Amino acid sequence: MTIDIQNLTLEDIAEKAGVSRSTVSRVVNEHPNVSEKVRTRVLQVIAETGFHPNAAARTLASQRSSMIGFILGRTVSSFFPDPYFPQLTQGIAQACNQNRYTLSLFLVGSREDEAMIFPNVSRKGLLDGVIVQSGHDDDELINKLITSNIPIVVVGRPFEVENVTFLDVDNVEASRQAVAHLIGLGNTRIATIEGSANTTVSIDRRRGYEKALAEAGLPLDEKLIAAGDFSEESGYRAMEALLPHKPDAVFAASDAMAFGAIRAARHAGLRVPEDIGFVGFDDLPSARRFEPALTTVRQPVSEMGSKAVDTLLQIIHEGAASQAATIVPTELVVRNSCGAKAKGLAQ
Amino acid sequence: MTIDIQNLTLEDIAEKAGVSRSTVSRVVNEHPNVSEKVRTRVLQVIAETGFHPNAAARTLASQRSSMIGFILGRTVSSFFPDPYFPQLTQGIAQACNQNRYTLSLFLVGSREDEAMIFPNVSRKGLLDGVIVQSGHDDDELINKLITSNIPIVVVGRPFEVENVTFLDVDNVEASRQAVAHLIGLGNTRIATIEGSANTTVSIDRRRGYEKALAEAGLPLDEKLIAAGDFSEESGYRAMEALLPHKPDAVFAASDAMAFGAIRAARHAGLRVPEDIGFVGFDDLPSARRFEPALTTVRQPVSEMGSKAVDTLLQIIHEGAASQAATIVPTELVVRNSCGAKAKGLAQ
DNA sequence: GTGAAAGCGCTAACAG
DNA sequence: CTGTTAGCGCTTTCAC
Repeated sequence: MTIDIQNLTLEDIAEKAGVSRSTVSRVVNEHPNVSEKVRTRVLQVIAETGFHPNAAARTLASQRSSMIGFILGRTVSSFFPDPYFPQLTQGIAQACNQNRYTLSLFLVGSREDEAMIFPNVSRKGLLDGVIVQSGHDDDELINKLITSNIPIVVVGRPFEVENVTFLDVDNVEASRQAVAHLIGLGNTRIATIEGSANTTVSIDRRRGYEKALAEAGLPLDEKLIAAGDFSEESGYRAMEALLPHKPDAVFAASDAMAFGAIRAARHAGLRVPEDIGFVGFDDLPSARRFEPALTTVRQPVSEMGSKAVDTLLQIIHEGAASQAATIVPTELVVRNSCGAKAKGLAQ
Repeated sequence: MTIDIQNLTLEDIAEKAGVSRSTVSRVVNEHPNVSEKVRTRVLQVIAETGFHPNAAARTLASQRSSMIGFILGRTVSSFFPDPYFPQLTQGIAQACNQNRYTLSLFLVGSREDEAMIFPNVSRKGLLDGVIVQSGHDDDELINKLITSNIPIVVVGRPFEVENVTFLDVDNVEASRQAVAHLIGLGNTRIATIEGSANTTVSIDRRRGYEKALAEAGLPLDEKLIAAGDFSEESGYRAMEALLPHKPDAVFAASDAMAFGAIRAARHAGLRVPEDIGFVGFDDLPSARRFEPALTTVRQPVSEMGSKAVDTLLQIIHEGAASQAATIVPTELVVRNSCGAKAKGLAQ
């Protein structure tokens, strides 16, 4: 007897179990109003037949799909080699598994992609909600999504914070702490290499830098601030610009830029960390392996992902999140590049 | 006049355009049998109203969803820091965008995850097909999926090749080439560090190693073959085991293992590449930055992803792929760690 | 070329 | 606690 597993419907199960379709539906959806006797009988038939309800029909009738989307916007250039996005994705995926939600991934490459994808990620698609990674000025997409009325959570602080639930790491405090560490090591001419302009990430990290200097009573010298774009190359060039002003330490807004900057410092004949100390941001896998091992800021990326899912589900189920903004703390990982170990000052 | 964009249906559009629901459906689905006059009128109404058909209803009625799944199996440990998976995912996502398909991502963490997810990725879910990254012995999942009758493409050669359409890089040829390069540099005692046992990847890379030795008439010495698991740590330990046998070059089946092995060689007082040369596999972002820059094998990962999608769509639309197996070539990237540059033999 | 009508498989009032 | 009855919004024969 070959059962055609494909085409079993609620009705078939109902017949086999001698009950109505509604009852089977109730059992499947764990409604309370089913007698224990009937429930077990139905569950047995379901187990025997390997029945599983048709997702499309369920979605159509109930207006919810148990699917959420994760959108990496147009301005989020690359899904790699920076492991930030993979890690975030993994956190989101795991949380989806735990909550029995399915994850759809949208990597928006161009403006055309964005337009094409929009119907699928707005209220018309079959998603119950979306998580959006905020890039530079993706606020346009975010606003359109909000207008479409779909539950949404933004990862990374967007420029416009009105009516948006978002999560972000505490970039200001993370940077303040990193620079304070450099100050604690006795440095007084601390430079910084900034990330891409027009990103809230860069703005916040710059603010943390300024805050640390102010707290220590150190002057803010514009000559010690160089522009970058998070990339290794930009770190190298920024360092070249910084060198004439003789910084004794550098806080780079990304590990990649720190790598580039260290390369430039060495080309100029400086020893790291003896002559000049460095702190990065991200804790890339290679930061540990780098010579000297890079002191950097670690972000709880995977946790951010799962928190984003929890927050989104809260919005989906309860209409709103318990808090509009969630700011998660970071961790300064002290290694060798800052000079702490060399000076016997490691934590 | 505020139009409630949410609840527009085919019927509404039909009414506004003065035609029947079927006609609107035909227009939306680009059926040929619609007069030009009617078509433009309907399209105009659609544009004015911002209508977009409900995905669930469409899926239910037509039995296809324009969604495919990408499954990273239980034995595929981590989605990062190895950029292989992110890159593959990106390739798949881009191809999905191009073909107007939506991508669902399944990161299977445990056996429970696998069981839970199964209904969603088998014929019962709303996916039109799935791409599965083959891990060690995920063949169980793959076989279950095949039995469920859903179109499937496997990335990475599975152990059981019967009835499976798969894509893989040419691991044998890639390794053969890498080792042949080392031989060409004058080395005669070439060791290899293998990846995780019970993976077709490891088996194939080992075969390439043996093939290169055989072609050069070099003996196969079991003492020059060490076990690893692709990780940096395992590379370090494998190298320690290899050192007493005095290899003059090492082919590691992953860049991470090459990094570990080089670290071990240096701890033993050897200079790289002067005393001993290394070739890795993967071309991690840090391979270029490593000191010495790592000679390694680059795989067209992103292309694999898009090819996987093309192949899957072929199966979905035509019932079968034009070829059961697609093997894509790799590229040997010669840098400094192999000693080619030092010996003035760079390509 | 167009419309009418019958579902796709399920959920969710509403009775009872 | 259980069954009956409408739909959910779309596709797709089948007539005309």
